[in-house]
Amino acid sequence: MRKEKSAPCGPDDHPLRDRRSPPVNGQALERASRLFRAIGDVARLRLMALLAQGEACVTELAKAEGEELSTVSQRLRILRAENMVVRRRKGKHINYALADQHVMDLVFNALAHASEVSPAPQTGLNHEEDHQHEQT
Amino acid sequence: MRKEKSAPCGPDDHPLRDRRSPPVNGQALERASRLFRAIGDVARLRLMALLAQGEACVTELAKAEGEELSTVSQRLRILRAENMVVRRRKGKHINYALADQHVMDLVFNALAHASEVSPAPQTGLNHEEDHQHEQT
DNA sequence: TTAACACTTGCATACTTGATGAAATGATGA
DNA sequence: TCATCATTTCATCAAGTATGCAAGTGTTAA
Repeated sequence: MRKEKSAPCGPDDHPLRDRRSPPVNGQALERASRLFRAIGDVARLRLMALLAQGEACVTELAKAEGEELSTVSQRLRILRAENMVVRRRKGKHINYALADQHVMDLVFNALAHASEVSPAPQTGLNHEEDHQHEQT
Repeated sequence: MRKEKSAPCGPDDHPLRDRRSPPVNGQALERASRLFRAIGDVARLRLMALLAQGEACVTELAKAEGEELSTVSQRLRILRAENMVVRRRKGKHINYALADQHVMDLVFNALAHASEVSPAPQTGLNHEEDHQHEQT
């Protein structure tokens, strides 16, 4: 890494604005990315969506998903590692639920957003430099 | 996959609530997870955070990150594939910027959230009340 | 047109993740 | 206590992802 290639781009060459801001709290970035990665898997996100409808035990979730128990357990473990879900024993069962309202909002928001956003997954990425000139 | 292991858990055994809700629009889930995965990488999220401070060209970003141009380019490509950033040619340069306010909010929210959330995995999750008796 | 610059893409390599079955652990009830 | 059920952990393999280098594309300026 690192590459001092004495870039010929002069200091006035491009719209350099304030690139002096610090690394935006690397710690927070790290955590945020971990969190996103946790729900960056459709199976895990679906699990979250399921839990958003109410808590449930692993067996239920596995059945609902049509997956192996261990598979679901692993997914829950990952979500739990990021504090996305909490578990609580209920007799023989262990019920899982979204950690808090904050997380719940995140899930709903994500789904809402995903439903809205222009449906161009890998198709039309052609809308390059067309719109927006309202750069503040 | 699939495992009909005739689970001995009777229908009254656990707090089965309304597990009849549909897969919550699988399409949206799919898209949302892709989106999250895109920013579920600290390097890419940092790039987003950088862009949140103002648009910049690849060279600038690469320099700011101390990374290879191609590496940054690839990351941007991934972000662009999910419509997280947009690019627009500016003479010799190609400036990148966050796609829209929506995305910007997402980034700030994530950072805010990540900064707040207690680092302790099972610390303040004591809200283990028993708010579950709403079987429809 | 050509030279130089800015960026992108293809490829090989190295690393990370995810699913799965089997074995281990924890709880409950007989 | 033991048997049984619910869930987790472990080892492993397959599949996916990231990165750097080098070659390729597109722009500007002379």
